[in-house]
Amino acid sequence: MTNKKLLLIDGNSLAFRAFYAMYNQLDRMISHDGLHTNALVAFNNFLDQIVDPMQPDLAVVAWDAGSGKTTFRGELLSSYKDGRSKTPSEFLEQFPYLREMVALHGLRNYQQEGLEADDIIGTYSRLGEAAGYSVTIVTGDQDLIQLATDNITVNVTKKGVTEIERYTPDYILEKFNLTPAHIIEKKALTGDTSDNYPGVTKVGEKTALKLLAEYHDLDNLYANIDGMKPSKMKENLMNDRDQAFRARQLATILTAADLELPLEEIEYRGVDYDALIPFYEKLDFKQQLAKIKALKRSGQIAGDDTVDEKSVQVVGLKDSNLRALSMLGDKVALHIEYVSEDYHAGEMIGFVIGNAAVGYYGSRDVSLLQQSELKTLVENDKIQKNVFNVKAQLVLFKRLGLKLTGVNFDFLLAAYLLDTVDNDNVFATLAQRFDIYLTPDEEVYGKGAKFKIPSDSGRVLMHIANKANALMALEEPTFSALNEHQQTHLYTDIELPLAHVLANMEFQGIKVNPEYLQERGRDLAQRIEDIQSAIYIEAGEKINLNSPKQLGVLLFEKMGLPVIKKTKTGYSTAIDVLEKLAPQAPIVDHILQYRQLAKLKSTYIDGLLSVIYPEDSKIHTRFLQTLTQTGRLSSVDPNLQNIPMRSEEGRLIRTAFIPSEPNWQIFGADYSQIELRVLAHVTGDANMQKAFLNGEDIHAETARAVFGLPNDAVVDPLMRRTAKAVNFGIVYGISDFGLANNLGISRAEAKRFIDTYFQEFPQIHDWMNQIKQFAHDHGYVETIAHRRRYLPDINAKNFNLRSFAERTAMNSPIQGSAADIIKIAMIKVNDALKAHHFQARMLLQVHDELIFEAPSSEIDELSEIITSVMDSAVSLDVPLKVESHSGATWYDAK
DNA sequence: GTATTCACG
DNA sequence: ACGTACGTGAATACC
Repeated sequence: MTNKKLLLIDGNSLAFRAFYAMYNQLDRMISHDGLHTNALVAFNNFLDQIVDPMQPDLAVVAWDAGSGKTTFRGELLSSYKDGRSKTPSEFLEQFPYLREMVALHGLRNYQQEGLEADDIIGTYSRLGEAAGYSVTIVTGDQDLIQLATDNITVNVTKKGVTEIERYTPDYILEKFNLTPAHIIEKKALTGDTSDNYPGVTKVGEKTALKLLAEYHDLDNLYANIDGMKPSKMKENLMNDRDQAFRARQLATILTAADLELPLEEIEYRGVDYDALIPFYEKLDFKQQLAKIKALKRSGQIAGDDTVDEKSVQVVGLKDSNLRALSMLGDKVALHIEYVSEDYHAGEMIGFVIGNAAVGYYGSRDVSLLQQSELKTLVENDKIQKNVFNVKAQLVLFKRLGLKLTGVNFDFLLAAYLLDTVDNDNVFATLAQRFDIYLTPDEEVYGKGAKFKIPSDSGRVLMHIANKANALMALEEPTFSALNEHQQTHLYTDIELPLAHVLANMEFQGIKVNPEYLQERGRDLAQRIEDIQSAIYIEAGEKINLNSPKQLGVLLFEKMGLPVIKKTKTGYSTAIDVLEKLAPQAPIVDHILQYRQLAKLKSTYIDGLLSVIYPEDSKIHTRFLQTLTQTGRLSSVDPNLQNIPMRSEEGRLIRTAFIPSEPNWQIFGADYSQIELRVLAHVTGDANMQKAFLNGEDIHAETARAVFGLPNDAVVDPLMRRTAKAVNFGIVYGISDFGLANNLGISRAEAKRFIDTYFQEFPQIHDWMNQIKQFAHDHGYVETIAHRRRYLPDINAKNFNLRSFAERTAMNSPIQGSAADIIKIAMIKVNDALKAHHFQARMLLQVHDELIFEAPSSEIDELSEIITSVMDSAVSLDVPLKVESHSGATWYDAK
């Protein structure tokens, strides 16, 4: 039998935690009435995630009455809680709404003159325990753990308000070696700085625990103090005796206060969703509103007419009724539903086509799409299609042997361009931006182990039809938002055509030689084993070499090597640390070798082998077009944008990537220093532009500038290397700290480099300041193609968050404009390949380079055309330079 | 699920 | 007083 549950919440301390947990969002979270809502948002999350699911029988949120001065503690000590900084007004203004929120979630608010929230909780907890309840306390204040018993658990927030540490008597014993009651004794000795009362001078946590281990409690300690051997501490204890006993009184939470409201009247009433709607509307809690609507729609809570959407009708398609589709007209929404993220291989479970005016038609059987009525519709570019994720749909149709054309509106692509920040690539969440609420896929299919396609086909089709219906409704507001952002060109002429190019590249795939990988894998396995044995001998024990934790113990504890860098959880064993330690112990170098080989084997040999399609020996990556914050692509399953290159050992992996036809070659073309050229262009810096216009070695030229060398001076390699690092730093949004770290020089030296750099390239300096100012004023920055990146933290009060946003403001236009350029180039290259009737195929993009396969006979002409298309893709104030290479494998195309 | 490490531009 | 270079993805360990 389970006990009845009593939930006691420390309102003040949790609200306080909530406010500071989202403090950096303070300026972002303001309702249309000008009310700050950060604490409200966090507190609501707490109620949602912790309280609502718990369904207690009784529940109360206790609040402090006044400042604490009117309590017995204020009487005991007039300076009680003095010295606390004034509560910010942005916090105070949220209090009334916090109480309202609590009430609407079905909990009692309770406060009482003369009592603090602690005392209310303390008293109810004992009343509840006596009445047989299982009691749960939630607070942000560790002092409350003194209340823990076998029937009373105290949950203290750890980070934010939804991460919690559970204190039971057992846990307290384990953690502090104290019983709950002794928490008070400890406090008596240490005092409490935040409540502004002293304990015993010079006694802190450690000393207090030691004293309690010996003397058990305060009474016993003072009873036996004469026997204590003389020390400064003994003196302090004697002098501060009264203070200690007063501190114990102050620290003791009342458990028998006279409460006006009897226990049985704090009944939990459950969440009042209907009343929460206007409340959330007032606070602009869009996510919460969407959630309620979704709950109502799915019948999990009672619905009413104001939120029920008109259900979409779907006509089930069969061979016999396909002719009805001719009624649809020239604009439809179209969606093939697929369930694995990997649309190259996963199952297609149905499709819907239609529009709001005529209706929606669908089937679970996607092979119907190959019937002539549907095929002509799909392949007719005069019939405009609205879709979600055109690249995925293009590939799915290709798998069915169909060529999807006429796509004009891709909601995913547009939503990504409008705002990259809150983009999870999920239709239901993105539609919410436009106040359209769809049932999330997860709700229909479940997720993880619970994933299941519903047996009710009608339900599946309805779900797809709702998406189609949303695609019709979203088109107009989405296009108008793109227009407002001046992003129509970016959408229509860059991203949408690029999606088609990428779909072809992915579908085409790149051929891999599995035997080569297997052979290298065997070689690596042997060498890894040898190094591992050598390391075990040197270490004198066997550990898991892949565990940074075990490695840390070995190197820094057993071997006593100096700790150079720490991580959040322990010692860092990262490569730069190990390189510094290598001269001190031969084992370190062996570990570095082990790491390199293990990485190659697991990620690149085994990893690539596992994603080769056996039927054609090809790898089909997916380029994510709507993920990065800057506009770059990324590549997954597998990532073909990080195949090793820098070490020869790793670079050999590229030998496995081969042409898919006999007598073909791999051909690569890359932009040289595209980001620095973009920098020279956008900043308009005359000196840097001149260097590029004159075809100079830019890093050498930078070295001459920052080291004050004459124009024709020879630059030694170290100077060039330093200048190169400075150039990188500039592109990343430089800081002296970062540069110093990278170059292993002092911060002051790094600062001198940066200062000189900015003197030599003054317009770069000006631009850095302007772009930061622009970001502060507008909350976003832009690329040359009006790609936008919002920077929510640009006005944050937190220095780190703000600094990060400022560096991002400087870097994103550079990295993003370079991404714009290569995207434009890809479209033009694709067109050029067609126009010249090349057999050559574009296969991969790696940020500043394009990889192709082509007949050997085409290479010379291809090289000429592709480099010229790429270097003229856009017209900047500096030239773009493209280099190209070809060879029998990707490795040889260097 | 989070943290660490390391591969790329 | 704070404490960082920009953008990614995959493998592994560990809770």
